[in-house]
Amino acid sequence: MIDIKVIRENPEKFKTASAAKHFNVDIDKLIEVDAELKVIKQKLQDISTDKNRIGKSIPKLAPDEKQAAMSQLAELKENELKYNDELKELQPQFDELMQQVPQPADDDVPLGKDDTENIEIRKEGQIREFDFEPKDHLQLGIDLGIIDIERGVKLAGSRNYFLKGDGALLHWAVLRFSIDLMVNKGYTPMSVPLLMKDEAMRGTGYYPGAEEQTYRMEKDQLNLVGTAEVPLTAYHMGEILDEAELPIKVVGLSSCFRREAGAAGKDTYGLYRIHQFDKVEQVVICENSDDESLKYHNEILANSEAVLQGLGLPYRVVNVCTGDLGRGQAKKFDIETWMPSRENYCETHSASKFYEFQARRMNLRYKDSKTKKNSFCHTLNNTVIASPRVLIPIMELYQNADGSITIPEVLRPYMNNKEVIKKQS
RNA sequence: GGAGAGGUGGCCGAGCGGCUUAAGGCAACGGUUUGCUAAACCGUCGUAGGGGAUAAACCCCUACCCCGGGUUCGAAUCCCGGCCUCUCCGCCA
Repeated sequence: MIDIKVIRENPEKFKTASAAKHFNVDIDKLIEVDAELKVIKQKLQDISTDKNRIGKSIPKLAPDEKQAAMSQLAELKENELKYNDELKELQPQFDELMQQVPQPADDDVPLGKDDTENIEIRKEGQIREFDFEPKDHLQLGIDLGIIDIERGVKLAGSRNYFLKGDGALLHWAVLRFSIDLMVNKGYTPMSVPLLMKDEAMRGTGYYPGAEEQTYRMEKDQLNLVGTAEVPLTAYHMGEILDEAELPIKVVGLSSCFRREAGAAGKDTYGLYRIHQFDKVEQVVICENSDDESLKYHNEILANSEAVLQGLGLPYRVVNVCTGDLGRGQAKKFDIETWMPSRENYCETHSASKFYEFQARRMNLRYKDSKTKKNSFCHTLNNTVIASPRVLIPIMELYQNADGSITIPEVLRPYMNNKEVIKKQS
């Protein structure tokens, strides 16, 4: 959410910013409603002042004076009722419009309409040349008996899967390796709840907007998370933190659930786009400073690169363009990892910077020692690893001519020091 | 799931229709005293919105005693609904 005062000062900025991000918000209407609301609230406040004054004097009044006071009060109440009705109509309008106003993108974010116009910043690692006909991850997985999509679909519907034997172990190894790496960098590991209240969904900016992408437990009014970003970022929702606690750096592992509504027929092959996966996520909550945000944005990007470098995977970093940014994101780096079967770099990580957008929505503040005031925190997050999507490049790039897969060295300690995944007898 | 108790400021805790501008204590901060520390004493000590003054400090108004409704001239206090916590019992990975 954006500070209404900032919008009042420069509505034009928010019009162009919204247009650039392809969010359709009626800023003019917002300004108009805001102005009306301000008048109504002022009137209501004046009425309260009068009511309080008269109410307090009543016990001290003579009976005849009391009569006059009462009739005066009745009149005030009538007015109050009228303005209250107007307030009840306008306030929800205002709230809804405010929820919609996007965070303007940073100046160094490229203008663009969608992910095709993201700008590559740099490439890292060598793309492997095969001297044999490589298999794709699914073929490898089926032949090795470590991926079973058929039965996943049989039991859970499309975009579901089982990982078996070394496939399951590889999946967990990747997650554990990533967690350990982050813990070594000083991030606090967190195990998190996966069912979130609407409040947390709104606070992180997923609602309104992502309802269609979310599995919902209607009976309990809870939502299955699509990412641990929600519980990790909203952890201190509504709190006032000590400045000394900042920055808060956490890493959490969660299963992630996504309906993938509107993606019918897209990426249906293999383990790329699935309804349920596991992800290690990093979140930073820091003080209200653009410099700090910038610093940690770079830090969380570097953390994820360290994971990919540890795994020996080639990737590139992309500056996500305005049209592909989420509502709350001021800037976003995607990391795309090379996937041989897709003959392309494909998104595996997403590092987002929000400034105070999320913190304002969830009322997450800290006591600022300089201003002595409560300030909204800044929040950032990035994928550390998402599996099984990352198993695609791992399996495909580490495959051998005989159909076996060499296990990346850093994962071996998590797999009983096994070096190669061979067909299981 | 059944029965009961309760949610008050950073924390503890009183208040149970107007004397509350939420007592008192603890913690914190500033000061006085002091060889240092400690103690004592004095003062400050919530959040948000609006208005005023200003270089700043500040002043005035409104709302907030878990949340939302209601009763009343007037609600922390009474009534209804919700959420949460605790205790006991039952069940259970």
